[in-house]
Amino acid sequence: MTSAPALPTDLRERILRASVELLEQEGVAGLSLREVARRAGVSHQAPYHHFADRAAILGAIAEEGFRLLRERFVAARERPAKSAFARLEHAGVAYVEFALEHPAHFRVMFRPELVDPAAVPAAKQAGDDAFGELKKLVAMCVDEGLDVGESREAIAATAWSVAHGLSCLILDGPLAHVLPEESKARGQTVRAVMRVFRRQFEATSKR
Amino acid sequence: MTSAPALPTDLRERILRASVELLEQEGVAGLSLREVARRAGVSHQAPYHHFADRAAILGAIAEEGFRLLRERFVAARERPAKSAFARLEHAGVAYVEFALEHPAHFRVMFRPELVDPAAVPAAKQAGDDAFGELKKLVAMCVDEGLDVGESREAIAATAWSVAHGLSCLILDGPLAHVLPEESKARGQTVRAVMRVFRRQFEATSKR
DNA sequence: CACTGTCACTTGACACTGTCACCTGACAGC
DNA sequence: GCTGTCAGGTGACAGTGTCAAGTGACAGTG
Repeated sequence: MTSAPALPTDLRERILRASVELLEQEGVAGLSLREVARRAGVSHQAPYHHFADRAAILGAIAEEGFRLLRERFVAARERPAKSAFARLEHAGVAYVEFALEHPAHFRVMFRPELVDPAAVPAAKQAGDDAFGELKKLVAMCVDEGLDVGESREAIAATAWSVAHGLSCLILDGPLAHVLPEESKARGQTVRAVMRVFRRQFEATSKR
Repeated sequence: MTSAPALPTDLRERILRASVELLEQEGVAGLSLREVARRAGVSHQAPYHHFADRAAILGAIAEEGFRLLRERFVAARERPAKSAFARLEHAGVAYVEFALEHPAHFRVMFRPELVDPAAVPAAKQAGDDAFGELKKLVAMCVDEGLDVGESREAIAATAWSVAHGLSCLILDGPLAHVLPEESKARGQTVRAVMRVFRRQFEATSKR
């Protein structure tokens, strides 16, 4: 049900891996199907026998990304923690870490000009599943007394916004220069922001 | 000092406007310099007499965007409000509204593959100026007693993350489908998220 | 006046891209 | 032996960003 056949053709997988590799090395602008085919050692047209077009390849990468992200959310939910707030904090850190460890996936996941979610239902479904995990974590916080007088959807949107915004700002935004890739400051900032967020949540809960 | 000459060549301005228009209509993928030139009624090479290359055009758009964003921050800071927290809340709403009203500018501002900030110092400077305004607003909150045991930088990063993340999620992310362009729900969600955020800040302040 | 730069812009070419239509060869079923 | 299917290849097409060279208007200077 995950859309890929049980034994994916070798070439299909090789194309996907080459695409991710190229994406990480050259960025979205440098991703060319012909270069991908070259790296996979096949003709420029071979990928079209496994993917309808360029968007389909990127869609498959996005879907893979959403699945990986969901796994991290599940791990954060199942990991022993003192409170639901701590779990949500872990999930936030996991979200940003995912973005920083898989920048190619992450960028493709949120670029509608590359992946139109309506045209790649598998990617949309995987994204909804991931968002569903986040909502479960928020629900646990509400059950533990979180109350800011807004709907669960608004709270979930806030939580997702913090994690997503921080990921974007570090990956592609102004924080990229302040926090270089190999610096300890990067991880420290991520954890600090998520601590800020957890403490705010705790402060607004009835406990 | 804003980098543009006092009387910009007419064509330069026309190219910029045509680029923004095309960007809004077709998205980043549909932006071609040749189409821009066509819309401006000039040859495909004419834009190169006003901009070094494609990146320079996008850089100019990004710079313009950061200036517009900064103006909104300034307006939020100068607007009468009950507290610094309310001001920060207004700034957050203004940030998201800017993103939704100027999607072309916003997308270009945070796409390093389109605009390399290092290569377009004017854009980087404009971005730093805008971030500076945000930091002033956060400083006002700290002066009013906000204390979550983290640095001002971490607090500012959190605030920016919420606004930036929400903008991205509505513009290009999963919230785009939940909150269509012409729906009241969109504005309501933006305000709700920012209220959540303000209340959290107030709850963690000594007052 | 003629000469010389300079400036805004055009023309033409180049390599590269995604995609289309068609070809090749291997293999399965009958 | 024949046919259909399917992975993959070849070649062509229009569209792209960019380089190099050309054109014409205009200002300055002799």
